[in-house]
Amino acid sequence: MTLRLYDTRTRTVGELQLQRPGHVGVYVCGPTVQAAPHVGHLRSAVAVDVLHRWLLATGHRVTFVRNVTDVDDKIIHDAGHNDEPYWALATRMTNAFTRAYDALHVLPPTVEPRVTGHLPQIVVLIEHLIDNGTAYESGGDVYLSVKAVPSYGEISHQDPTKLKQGEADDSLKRDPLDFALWKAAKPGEPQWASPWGPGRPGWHIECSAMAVEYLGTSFDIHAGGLDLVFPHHENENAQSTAAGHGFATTWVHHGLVTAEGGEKMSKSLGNSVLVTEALSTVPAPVLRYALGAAHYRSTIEWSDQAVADAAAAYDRIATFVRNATELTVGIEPVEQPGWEDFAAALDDDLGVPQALAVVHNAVRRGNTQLADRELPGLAGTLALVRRMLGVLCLDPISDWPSSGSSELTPVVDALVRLLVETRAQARERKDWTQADALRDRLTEAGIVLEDTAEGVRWRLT
RNA sequence: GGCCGGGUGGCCGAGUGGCUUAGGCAAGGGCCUGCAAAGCCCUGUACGCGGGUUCGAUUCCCGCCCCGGCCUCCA
Repeated sequence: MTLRLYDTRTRTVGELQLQRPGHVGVYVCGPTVQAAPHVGHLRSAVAVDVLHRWLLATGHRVTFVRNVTDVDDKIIHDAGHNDEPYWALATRMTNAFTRAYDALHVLPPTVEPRVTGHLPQIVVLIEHLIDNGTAYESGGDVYLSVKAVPSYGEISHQDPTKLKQGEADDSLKRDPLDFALWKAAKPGEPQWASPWGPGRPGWHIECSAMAVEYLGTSFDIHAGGLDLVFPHHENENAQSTAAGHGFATTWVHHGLVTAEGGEKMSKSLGNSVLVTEALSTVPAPVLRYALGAAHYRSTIEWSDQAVADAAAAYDRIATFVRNATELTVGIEPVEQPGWEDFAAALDDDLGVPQALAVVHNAVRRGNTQLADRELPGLAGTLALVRRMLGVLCLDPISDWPSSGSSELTPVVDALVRLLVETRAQARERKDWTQADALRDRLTEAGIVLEDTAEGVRWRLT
């Protein structure tokens, strides 16, 4: 079984075709580092992280490129507003994004190229496009001639003749559809030398240049948000095609996060939930679950209810893993079925919802084995569940080891144990009033007790 | 105006021309428990509306309504 993915260009799910067997080149459009990341940005990161991890889990070597757009109109504008150099704002926000990715344990990319570090590659690509007649210089700007690219529209399925011509009529363009590869410098703005005079790159050209730099002229997967399909990816594809590059074989786009009410979350709409805000109330693994449990192409509506649902589901899994781990130390596991179903679900266009259904079914089986003290089978189920969770980065032990009681200091642990022992003595003499009073006090303090055949287990709520 | 996605049981969320109509949460019943907690079992008979195709449609086709995305920066 091999991975099948939905390709935006063909609008079909098909087997992933690789340039080099066993090796996958992935380019993901990363953020424009203009403002602090919101949960929509993290959804993007989590969606492609699952792709990344599944490719690794199925034995591929992955070159994973996620760029940072660190110079553009908005960054320049906002930085100017704060009387701050654009590169200072870009660096601050790049760091904020990195912290957000790290908080959810998103695997780092193989390389994280920045626009400002790739001006030579960008200039060379533009020169090539001018030389072959598909781009032209005009008043210090350089534009791609969209008419020179017959396949224009193949990614977004837009008919160029029917596009609204939104951008203000730019007399420097030969055709309203043409878009800038290079923008002539304006006073006070960052600028780099070029054959066409000082200026800076247009938005789309950076990705074409950097993808080719690290992945070659033809590579396997180009990913990004649904909102990038047009014009960004259409234009990227057009430039690269014009340059004679094969560029991406498969175009993968993930869905967006909306605010409550269904409207897309974005900075410009002012309805963003920042990652730092979310993490102040939501445990990181729960956030990861909330953003990763839906299919990557579906819309996620962000709400307290969505978070609560994710917390309940994750806690159910985490509780099982914790309980099963306690009982199976040193037990030789008997392998349990389920991995094939899980793998089949992920191979089918990263069907995480179905994969999670397999996980939950395994958890239910494991809970039965746990109740029956069928320990070798339980150990096998635990191993299976943790293996599956590992792919999704949701294993409470190896991915999120700090959650649970282990983070408590030994002092607190000892105090709780003392109370638990006192209660146990009360229970032995059947002093239920005393025993329940102690349990109630602990519950009030945020500690839940569970009486099991093996003794008392406690955890934080 | 053009292109696209979606409307599934109380909520979230998969999926499918009939077959066993995922999974989670919530609800009701049962089991376990001194009582709880955790857990297990059972129950609910859903697919926006109107047509059509079909032996049979939630699933295919047509029309309509509603929600959302893109067409301008955006993950």
